[in-house]
Amino acid sequence: MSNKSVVSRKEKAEQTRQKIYQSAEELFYRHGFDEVNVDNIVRHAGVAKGSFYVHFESKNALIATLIQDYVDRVDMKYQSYLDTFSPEEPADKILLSLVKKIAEILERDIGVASMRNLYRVQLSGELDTRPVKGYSRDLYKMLREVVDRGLTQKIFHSALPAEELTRQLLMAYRGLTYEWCIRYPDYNLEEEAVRHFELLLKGILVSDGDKP
Amino acid sequence: MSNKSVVSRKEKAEQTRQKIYQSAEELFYRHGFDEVNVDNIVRHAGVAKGSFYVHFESKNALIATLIQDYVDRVDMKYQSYLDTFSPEEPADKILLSLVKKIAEILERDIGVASMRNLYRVQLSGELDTRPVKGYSRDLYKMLREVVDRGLTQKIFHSALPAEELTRQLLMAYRGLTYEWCIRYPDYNLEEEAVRHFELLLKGILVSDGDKP
DNA sequence: TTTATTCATTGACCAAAGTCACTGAATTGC
DNA sequence: GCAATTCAGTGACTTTGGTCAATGAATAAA
Repeated sequence: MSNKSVVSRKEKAEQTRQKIYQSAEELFYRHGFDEVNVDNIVRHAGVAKGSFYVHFESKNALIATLIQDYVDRVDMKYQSYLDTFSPEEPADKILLSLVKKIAEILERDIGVASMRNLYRVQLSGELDTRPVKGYSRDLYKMLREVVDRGLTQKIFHSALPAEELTRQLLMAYRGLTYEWCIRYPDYNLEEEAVRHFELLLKGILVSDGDKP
Repeated sequence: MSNKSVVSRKEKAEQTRQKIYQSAEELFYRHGFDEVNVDNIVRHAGVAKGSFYVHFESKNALIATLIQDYVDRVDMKYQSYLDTFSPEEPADKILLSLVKKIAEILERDIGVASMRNLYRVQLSGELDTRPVKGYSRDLYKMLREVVDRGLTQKIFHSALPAEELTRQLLMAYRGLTYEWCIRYPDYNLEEEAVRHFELLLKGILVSDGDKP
């Protein structure tokens, strides 16, 4: 049977998870990822250390979850940004604007420290959920829409299917972001990203007339 | 004064460093990075744990040094590879061959595990030396030569200076390698790298006649 | 209702990275 | 040649991420 007591066992467990999650969020925010250890978190949450590992695979996994959640929340903003462009706007212009916008958000709202951690954890392969996609589904969708517009407008050519092309762009962006992470103070993400995407748009080869 | 004894203090220190380095190399090779701990290494080297930290910043720093040294040694091979092409060979062809060759070396000789570790350490910023360059100077030189050939042959266009263009290519490759690291079994580096560079060569925009 | 089972919770415990005050031999200054 | 100083080397100790057998309350089975 269920509901003998006011809160079921599952609900109680979820509450515990939340306590840990929120304690971690607060402590990390106040003191940084490296300055806060698991003992600090569980003490603040008022639970035993073992409980931490019931709900999270590891400290790094929790950090990654925290950042990923934040990134996802931030991603929401992209959509509304894209909506500000009319469908007639040339897709290459939109793409560059979007690239710039993403760089802004990464630099201002998310920060290198977080991205570094996220990438570090991704590399150590500790994530259980969506370790594969990186960034987020939303960003993919957004880029995909721009690609589709470009193909419709016939200003992008499609040696590759739209889906594949989008993947390549996303990957290029991840590469840029990685570069930013490891070179940080000497690397202006916004500038580099725009420059790289301009290159990607134009290509390197002298075109020998693939005009219709 | 110097040379009172047969070996100076500095030489002795270097010998200790080497003992640790080589012990680590051997143990890591036999059992893998995760299975070998610092105590194993110092015991095998016949020195105290403290000595380890006199010569290396951390276990991860040692691992990164080890891998980086290996990568540098492997890089040597690139040059001879490039020398097999005649100067008349179109640079785009050479570039794609090189891209393929690098992927082969990364997949076969170096391996994901090593690259993952290298990138992880780069992200944590523990390296003291050449943390910035990534890959190696040699690879840069190689790509630069191909770029120069392409510009001389007038089949690459130069919205960017050669140096900058080379940097962009190197960065793109690092991005691809990172992607390979995090997606590993589901990602064929060679195939993806070639495809991405083809895209980079041709560009995405429909060209509207930038022929002379 | 009674019994069996599941499962979140606990905290002592473990493993392994990293620290540091101390030692003594090599080097430098006199 | 002798004292002062530097510095590689030491290993006990600390920190911290992570484990696991035991507990007991909620849930399911009887």
